[in-house]
Amino acid sequence: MSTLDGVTSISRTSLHDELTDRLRNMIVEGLLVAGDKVPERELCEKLGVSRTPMRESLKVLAADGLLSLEPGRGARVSAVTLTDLEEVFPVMAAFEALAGELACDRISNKQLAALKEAHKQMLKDFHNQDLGAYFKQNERIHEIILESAGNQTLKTMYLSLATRIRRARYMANMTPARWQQAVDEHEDMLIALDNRDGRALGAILKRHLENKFNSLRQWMESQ
Amino acid sequence: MSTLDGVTSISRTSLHDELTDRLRNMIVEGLLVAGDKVPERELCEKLGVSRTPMRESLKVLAADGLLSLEPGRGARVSAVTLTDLEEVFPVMAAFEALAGELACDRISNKQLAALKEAHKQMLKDFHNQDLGAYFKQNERIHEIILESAGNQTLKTMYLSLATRIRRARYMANMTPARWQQAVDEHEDMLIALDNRDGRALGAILKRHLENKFNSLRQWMESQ
DNA sequence: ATTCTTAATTTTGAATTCAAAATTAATCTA
DNA sequence: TAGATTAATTTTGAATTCAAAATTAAGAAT
Repeated sequence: MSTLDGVTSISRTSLHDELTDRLRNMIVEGLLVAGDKVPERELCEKLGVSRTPMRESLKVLAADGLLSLEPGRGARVSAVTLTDLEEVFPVMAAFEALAGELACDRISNKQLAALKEAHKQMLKDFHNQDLGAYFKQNERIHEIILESAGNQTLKTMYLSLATRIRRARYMANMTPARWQQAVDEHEDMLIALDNRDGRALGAILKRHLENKFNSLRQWMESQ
Repeated sequence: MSTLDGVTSISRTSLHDELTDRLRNMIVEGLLVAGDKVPERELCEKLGVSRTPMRESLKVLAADGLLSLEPGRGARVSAVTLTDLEEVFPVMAAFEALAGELACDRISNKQLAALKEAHKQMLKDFHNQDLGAYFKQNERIHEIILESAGNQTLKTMYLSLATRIRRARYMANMTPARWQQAVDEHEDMLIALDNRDGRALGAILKRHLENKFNSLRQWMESQ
């Protein structure tokens, strides 16, 4: 291994990237409310930038599906409808399945250890019925799997979709039964990973997401 | 059915969208060469727009992976490397598989008829050894399947990836053996569709793409 | 002649400006 | 006073402008 391995290029800040990230977060966190018009001038003032970079960012976020541009009348925060979720979840499930298959081939010992650690912690959070902490570990687990798949394209596209529906994903309260089921599914994941059974892991992840979606759908329809 | 069905909203032109499409086409068609810097000022003059909308488009295309932005030194057309293909193809294959599964559930008689027609035409092109015409029908078939899946999210993401690798996809000459194999695979697709066997169609489409990639990889490595 | 330094030029990123379109407010009419 | 009409204001889309950074060209030194 060369002594220069791990030397990454000097990261140059780019106002536009920074701005796009900030706006994306504002949408995900609900600071910009779905359905509302984007208050362009106000945002510019608040964030201390001019309209030029702001509008560049808006165009990018619109291409990503987070905003919709209405010619002549600005940008609007996309609402996440049940129909959207019905579209997005099958694609997410396909991503998860692929990530699982690839991860089984490629996961490093270090990554597997981290996964088991996160899993253990998640079980603890479950037993304490600490939903917030549980969610955090849960996200971490899926993140490690995605990372272990070692496919940047997959990762980017997955995260783009995940961002789009994140607002809805954590809206719903889980029923105790669903929560137990989710934990069981996570147990199965670890077994499949230990066996390096990509097919099985892919299937479990796909089913896991389908179940999550059904629980979410029930909740949304009851609203 | 209401008499107003099929009335689509008045499409308002947006310079930015039009421009983004134009640039995307220029990249796909090779008018903007991979690895080259994007001649911003020159493009503005040629296309008769100012730098503001041009730069908005460049940001969008960069977010889409067609360009890379180098802070302080403009945009560069992304090159399609073998490594890129190795990343992109598994994701494409997952998309194809999903499209196949969904299409089996949802394809309309009209769409199935169009598919069979395109298939028939493609066989004719194969027997005439007309590669150009064959490619066209081939693309049309995959387009119909994607459309029949009835999932806009899937369609958008698939097309985005397809665009990114299109430049490479049609670079390689097919061997006669590979061509015959591809035609056989297409026969299997139609059978699976007729049986409405989504699982089978998904698997065939996935394998189809994997084979295509292997043939492409061989060709690229020989260059 | 090749490399280093410095100056001129070009390109880039981002603010500002400007005209057109959309929205809101004000006025008028029935 | 409700609704239509017009005027004022704001917002939008896009060109222009401007300062900073990067590139190129020119000149000096070894």
